[in-house]
Amino acid sequence: MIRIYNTRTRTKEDFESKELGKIGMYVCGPTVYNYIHIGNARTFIVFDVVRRYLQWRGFDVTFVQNITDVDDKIINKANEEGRSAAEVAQDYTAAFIEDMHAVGVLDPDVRPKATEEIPAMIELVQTLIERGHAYEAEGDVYFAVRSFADYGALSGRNVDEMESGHRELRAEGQGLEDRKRDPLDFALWKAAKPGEPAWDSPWGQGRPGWHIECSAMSRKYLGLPFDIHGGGADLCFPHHENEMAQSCAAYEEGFANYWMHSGMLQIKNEATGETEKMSKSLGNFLLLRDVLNEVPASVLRMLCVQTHYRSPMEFSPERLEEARAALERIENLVARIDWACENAQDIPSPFEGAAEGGALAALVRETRNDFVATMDDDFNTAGGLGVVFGFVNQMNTELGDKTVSVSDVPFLQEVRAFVCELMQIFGVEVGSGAQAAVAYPAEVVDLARDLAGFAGGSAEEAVEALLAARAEARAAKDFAKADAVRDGLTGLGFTIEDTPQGARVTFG
RNA sequence: GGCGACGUGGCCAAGUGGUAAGGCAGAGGCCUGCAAAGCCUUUACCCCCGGUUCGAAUCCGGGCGUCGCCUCCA
Repeated sequence: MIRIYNTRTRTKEDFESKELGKIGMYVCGPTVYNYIHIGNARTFIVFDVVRRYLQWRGFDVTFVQNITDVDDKIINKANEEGRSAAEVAQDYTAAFIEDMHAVGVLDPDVRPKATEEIPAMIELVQTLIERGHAYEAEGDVYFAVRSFADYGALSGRNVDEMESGHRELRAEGQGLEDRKRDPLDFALWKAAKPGEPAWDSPWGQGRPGWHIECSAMSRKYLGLPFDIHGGGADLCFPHHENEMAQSCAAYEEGFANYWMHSGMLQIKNEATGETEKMSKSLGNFLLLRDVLNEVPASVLRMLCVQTHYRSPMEFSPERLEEARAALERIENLVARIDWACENAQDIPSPFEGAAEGGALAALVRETRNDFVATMDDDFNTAGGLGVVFGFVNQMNTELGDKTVSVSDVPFLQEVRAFVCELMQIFGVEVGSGAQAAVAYPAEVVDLARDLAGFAGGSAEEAVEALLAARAEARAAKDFAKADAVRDGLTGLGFTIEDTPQGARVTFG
């Protein structure tokens, strides 16, 4: 049984999908006025993992994520850059999709754009007006917050307390909206100013408000109610509260059954030395694409998965280094298995039958069960990773410096696939074999000529020759020469490890 | 000011009633010509003070601290 912490009830609940075996999931996408930062990326990675896990558990998941491609911020950006809002939105939409691919986030099943879903939004606004939950004012349409009794249920606040908060804002001269009947009311539809993107509507030319988009698109593509609605914790209020109010006020079916919110990413403020939320408005953000220039996607994902999704997560070079080192440990096991299989001998199995349906096979089974039990508990990725590490340790111990039998190879391949399978749920690619495709640098041929009397040939042959020369030198206790070969190879980007079965060289 | 969350070893981080997973870093050891990888050993008064309980990191109250939301924000 999967359990999910539901923001609406503030408890972990047993998860039951509306339709057996199927899950409808909606995660708020970006407003495309800039490249996304790593805080955005964390949220998208978190929900990517949720989705992958649910799929792995056998659910047929329909994943919908919108693109908000009409908004004040886009219009402002367009004015700054002296081009049209549509162009700005288009460019950053493409960049967003590029970034998502770069960090290994699976494409949603549907990626609706706000500007292409205007009719559904107009229909929803009209329904709200008809039902007395919204009103028009000079071309704007507002949602009447006090007409909806449950307003505040999601984010846990009540309208009267909020009203007093607004009074303070009003005293500061902020947030004043003359056309609103109540300061808490929010825009469903905004009358267009000259030069702004606009669509025809019963209330004249205008554009949709932010919140209405998600209400309209989620209903259109998932139906009501749907199972899971996700987003960053900072969207809980007002965005998600407003979505819920709109959809529940307009339709009887209800909205999202489970609300999930991911924790904010923290970053250290260099000036004050304190950690604070990273956000576009604070101007302390790091662009995902810049970070990805320095750090592999798998490391960034590893970092995300090491922290529970609801907790704040500190982002720093130290954290990244830890994630890198931890990932390396897993990769080393996979590489070690590959090496052991390649060098398998026609000998009796050193595992004494433990592999075939025995102790080792049981270990795999237990690990799988533990992993599922841990992850089922509100997507406890950090705990799940702990289970994986436990397995890695035991396999390392089992492997020891044994030479494996050819009869063990099928089982070891299974183990390898198992580790990759679990890491794949985190979206972390392990043992992809990509290094085999990497071209060796041509300099290695020169090196082989100098140190191994290599007559010429391919880079691969040069490496072979160097390893042979090194083995020979070591046998003759000519360690100076052996070290020269190793240092030469290391200098070119190779890594050499000596194993009981011989030297293993990797590159890149 | 209002609402909410969190506070676990040097760092990070699981764990919601039965005496503390795991990762990183450190120390010692094994292995190794050296190194790498791996293995073993090793560091916790679970923020403080009370309370409930046979028993609490886990529940309740108070305090201190950190963070988030209340305004665009993933």
